[in-house]
Amino acid sequence: MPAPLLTKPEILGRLMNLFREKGFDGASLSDISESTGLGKSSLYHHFKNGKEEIALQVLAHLEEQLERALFEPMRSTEAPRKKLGRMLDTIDTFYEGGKRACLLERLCASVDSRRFRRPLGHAFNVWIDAVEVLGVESGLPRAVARRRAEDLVVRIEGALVVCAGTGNTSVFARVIRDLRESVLAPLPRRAVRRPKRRV
Amino acid sequence: MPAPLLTKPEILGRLMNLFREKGFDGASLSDISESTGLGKSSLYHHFKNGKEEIALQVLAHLEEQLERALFEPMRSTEAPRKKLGRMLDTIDTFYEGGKRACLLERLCASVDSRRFRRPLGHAFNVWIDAVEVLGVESGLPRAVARRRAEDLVVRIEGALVVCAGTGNTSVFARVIRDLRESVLAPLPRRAVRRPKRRV
DNA sequence: GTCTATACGTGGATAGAC
DNA sequence: GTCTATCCACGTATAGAC
Repeated sequence: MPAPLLTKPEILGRLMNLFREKGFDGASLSDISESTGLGKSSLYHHFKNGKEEIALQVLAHLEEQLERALFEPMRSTEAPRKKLGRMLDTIDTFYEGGKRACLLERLCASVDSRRFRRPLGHAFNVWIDAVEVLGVESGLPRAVARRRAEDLVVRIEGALVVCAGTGNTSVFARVIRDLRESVLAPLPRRAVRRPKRRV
Repeated sequence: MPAPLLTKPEILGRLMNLFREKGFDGASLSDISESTGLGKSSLYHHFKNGKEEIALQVLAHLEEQLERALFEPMRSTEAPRKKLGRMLDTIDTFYEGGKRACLLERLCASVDSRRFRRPLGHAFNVWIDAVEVLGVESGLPRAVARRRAEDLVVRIEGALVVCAGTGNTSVFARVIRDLRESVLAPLPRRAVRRPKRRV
């Protein structure tokens, strides 16, 4: 029983929740119709290219949300560690402590994720970039900051998968906790890594 | 054009590849029929409960494979670090350097993953357990070994997601490389961690 | 812009012959 | 045990009235 009239952002917000819950393949047009209160034909009025365009717009909507809620606060003048903590809080809330899925991951797992590869890649990269900036701000070499930023995203996505698979959200909680320390930790004293020979 | 007669393990192997590629929802009975060379009716002869039972048997098949290829070698008398390296080599090969997906993750992402939660949770846990044992063998406190074992699985799953999303497999390669060092690294000198107060 | 009605394919699953 | 033929529900998408 959806509200009679929803704004575009409201519609996209509901659809994001739907896709996070059911995935792209799992969310049928009937589901989409129900969760937005729009008839199927109306959907094709708003999204001329059907389901694929819906997903693309939801993805764009997510990026806007991320920009406002996650990245923009990172450009304040606060201490990097403080900003990292804020980001992790937001992430923890967004995923409800590991109970809810990631839209990006759900789209990656859709039947032909290649259709979404470009926007998906972009979304992952802006996220990684934002964390990398924090690392550089706090004095880490760019390469190290990059590595750790990738690691943050990798660990969060991985924790969500493991939590979904085991039903045990404590893994997610611990990952979030660890990241607060590890992402911006200063380099150990004499840890000038010798580059390993490749095989 | 599949071979005329396949053994059960061969069938399950092909189906595992299929599910890894297309996911549970994305693999139709027609796909399943084609990749095994069995007509739909024959499938129901082998798997009386249909698609769901197929997935369950494929999962069981995976666990057998893991036992032989991954866990059993861990029970040798070699040095733990050597065994860890062997496990990571096997994993790297299994995922083809990040290019191929994880069956567990694909099933987690299926429409109602709850049907598979029990076997999925089991599969994740036996994997984590095996790594934990290595940690304990190499002298780590059990809690630390457990944490790091979870971390290994989390990072691998996360790296696969990020690689699938970005198309950049270097993240997977780096994660594997890091894990060789980090999982069994000795605890730092005076790093007797004070337990953090919970909020 | 929204609806009702419908088209058309394909999904999973079965019947029953061989 | 495998096949051909078929069932029905539901998938996405469209037509056309209002």
